[in-house]
Amino acid sequence: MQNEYVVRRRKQPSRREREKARQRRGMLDAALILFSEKGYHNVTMHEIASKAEFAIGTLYKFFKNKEDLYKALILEKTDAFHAAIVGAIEEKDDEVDRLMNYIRVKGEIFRAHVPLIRLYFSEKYGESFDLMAELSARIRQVHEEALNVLAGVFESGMRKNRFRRIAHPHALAVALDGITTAFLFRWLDEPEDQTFPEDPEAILNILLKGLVE
Amino acid sequence: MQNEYVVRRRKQPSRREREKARQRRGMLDAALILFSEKGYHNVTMHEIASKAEFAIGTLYKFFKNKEDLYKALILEKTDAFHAAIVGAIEEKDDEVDRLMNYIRVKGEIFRAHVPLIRLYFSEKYGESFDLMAELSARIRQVHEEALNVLAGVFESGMRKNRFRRIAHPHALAVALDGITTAFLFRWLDEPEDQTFPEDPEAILNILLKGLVE
Amino acid sequence: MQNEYVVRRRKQPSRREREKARQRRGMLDAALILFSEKGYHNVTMHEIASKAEFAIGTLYKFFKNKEDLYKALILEKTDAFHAAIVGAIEEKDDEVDRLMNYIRVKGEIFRAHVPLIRLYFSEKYGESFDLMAELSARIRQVHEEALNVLAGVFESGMRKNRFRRIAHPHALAVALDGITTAFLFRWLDEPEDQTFPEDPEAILNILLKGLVE
Amino acid sequence: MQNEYVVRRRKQPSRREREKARQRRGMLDAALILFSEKGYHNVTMHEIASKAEFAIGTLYKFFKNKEDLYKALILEKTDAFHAAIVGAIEEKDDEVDRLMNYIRVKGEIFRAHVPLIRLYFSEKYGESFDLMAELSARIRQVHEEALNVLAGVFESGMRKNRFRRIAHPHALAVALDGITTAFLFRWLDEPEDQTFPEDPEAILNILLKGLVE
DNA sequence: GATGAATGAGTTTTCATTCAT
DNA sequence: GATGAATGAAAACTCATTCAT
Repeated sequence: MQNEYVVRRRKQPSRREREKARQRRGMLDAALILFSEKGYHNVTMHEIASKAEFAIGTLYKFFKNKEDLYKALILEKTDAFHAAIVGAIEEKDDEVDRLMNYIRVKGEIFRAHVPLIRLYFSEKYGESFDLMAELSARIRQVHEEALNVLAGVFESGMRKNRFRRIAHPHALAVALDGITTAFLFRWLDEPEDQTFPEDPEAILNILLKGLVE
Repeated sequence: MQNEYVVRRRKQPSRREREKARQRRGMLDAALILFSEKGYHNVTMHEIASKAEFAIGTLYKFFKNKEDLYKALILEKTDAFHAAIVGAIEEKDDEVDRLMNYIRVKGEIFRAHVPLIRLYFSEKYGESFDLMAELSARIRQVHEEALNVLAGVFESGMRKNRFRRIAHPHALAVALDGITTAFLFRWLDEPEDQTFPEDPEAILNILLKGLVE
Repeated sequence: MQNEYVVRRRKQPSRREREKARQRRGMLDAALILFSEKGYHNVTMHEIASKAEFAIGTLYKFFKNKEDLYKALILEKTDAFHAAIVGAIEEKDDEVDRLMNYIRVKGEIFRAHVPLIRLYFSEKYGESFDLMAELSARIRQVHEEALNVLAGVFESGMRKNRFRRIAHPHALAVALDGITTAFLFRWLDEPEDQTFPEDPEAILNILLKGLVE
Repeated sequence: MQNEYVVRRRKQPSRREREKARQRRGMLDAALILFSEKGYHNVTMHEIASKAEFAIGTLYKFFKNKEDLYKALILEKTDAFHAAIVGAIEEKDDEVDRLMNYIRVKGEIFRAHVPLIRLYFSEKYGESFDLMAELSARIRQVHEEALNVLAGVFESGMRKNRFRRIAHPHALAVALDGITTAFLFRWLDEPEDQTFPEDPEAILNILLKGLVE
């Protein structure tokens, strides 16, 4: 019963509900643009309401306060990105293809969402003040999950003796994550830098082929 | 004569000067603790003054405004860390030793200055609104310099045929930087995690020995 | 149609608008009392808000800052007084009646608005730092216009040979302005002084009848 | 005894005293320049001390606070101007000469001390807040004395039947004061205006010759 | 006696949030 | 249910004044 209800809701949200969702979207979109342009503390709730073309009171009907709005914004994207990345890995069968797909999709997301990525990382590494603790925790958790999936790829490769056991699979996941993030931030700072290897294979090779003769 | 005097002054700053420096230190230390606990925008100048046990007016004698204080805090350490890391690399002769020393010292700095590191990274990745543009620029510049020194090590190793030319030296520098940073943040989040290889050799090996059989 | 509508709006501002105007009035009135009691720099925005029985934020909704409030206060009255004085002159036909009406109305305004008059003159003569430059300019301009109208009366009297050409009409306007202002300030300092001629005729006579036998 | 002592002090102030007086002069001069450039409230005690090349503490040795310094500045000049004006009147014997000399000297003072004059008038007409009450009182008193001296001239002229008794002598004094002040402020606003009668005779004539045929 | 470092009360202004219409 | 006027707590910063050296 309960189940059926839920299913029906999924399939056919009432017009009221669709309208609500559309409004919420508009507010989050406005907020994202403003936050990423000016930073959380330099955006006022009035600005967001105004950009989204709603009254301030309406904004507060949807989000109980500024922090709540911010959290909703970050979490929504965090989850979407996580799903995309995990999806990218699982899409392929071959371990090397999986890693390459991970690198490729991570890069795409990065380039397509620069402002949000900045927000995300300043949150991830940055100020862990109480207010946002919950947010940081969720971000870490999602990140951890992605690392686990990645570690699974390395482990599977090792089991099949495709990869040498030069380190714990999880450590390798951390390493690959670090390498790709470093390259992507590098690109973010200097998009035209020629030494930056844009193709996934080149990046992956750094990890796959050892340096020492 | 004049010269001698100046030199002596360098060596032995007057008591007034030493006292001033001590006070400044106290203010910066108080600010660092508060900023890293609560984030730049959630700390008031009154709090800082109060924690440093000075009157608010005295704080403003030393730093012309909040931003100025923040910049002083970050830049001072940025430069010190940079010097330490470059020094660590140049201390050794052998290329592998140089890389290992880099990892080791970077780790030491990281662990010894956790609050500042958080602040540093939230600045590096975070909101780049105008106010902090100058600061971000300096941070990027110093980081770039460190990468160049690191790239030099890879290049020298390649010239001597100790390292294979699997990637551009600068790309390798970015990769090593990314790997170490990833491991260090990992440790920062979960200091007790056993899968994290704490010793420089283990980390370096990930880069040196290729994975694929 | 459109036109009619606009006209009707002029005549009948909406209740919202009337309420707004009433509030603004209350704030300006409170500010006037405080400014003239204690001087611009010795009144805080909190005091004004409090006296007007509004929250400080509401005060800032109406005036973007303290200076803006002050300017609004002075300019509003400056224009009203100017209109009243010019009107008083033009109300009569006979030149002597015009001058007498000028003196009479100027006196009435003065006595009815003592606090504002103090404020006005301290602005007119007082510190002309940049902030208030715009304000002073407008005050001078309005004053100049009134003098020109007054000069016109003298000129017309001269053309009809009612007045002797003992001085340039504009100089006479300045003189009459100076005499009335002097008498009014005198009255302002010592309202009960018997030697001060309160009636316009007596004042005007000083100018009209030469002293020397 | 007491008297002798005072006389001796007058004639031969000790070197210490002369030095003190010189210092005080320097402080008042610096303050005058700053106050008249920027207005009382826009000048800090540090600025004054700095311009006068003394330490802030030394400034406070001479004037117990900012207000005290301001008062000393205004009063000193007020008294000097008053003495000059009364002297100018009494210098001559003939009544008309006396009035003309009054106008001439008042004009000279005005033109030579424009910044201070602005300060003086904003004080005279302006904000009568408690702080400066004492100052305003003294200014009024001195002004009143000057008016009395002027009234004396008119009275004496009337007694000799040189002047017609068209108004109370004191009222005439107020009128002449008002006329000259009006002309001088006019000159202050527009120094090059041609209609402004700069010579004392022209101004006095306005009062002496009646307008009406 | 001179100095100027230290003080902290006091000011303007902003902006998240509420709630009557 | 939407609106946006009203609120007032809180923050950065200034500057007159003091007092230990």
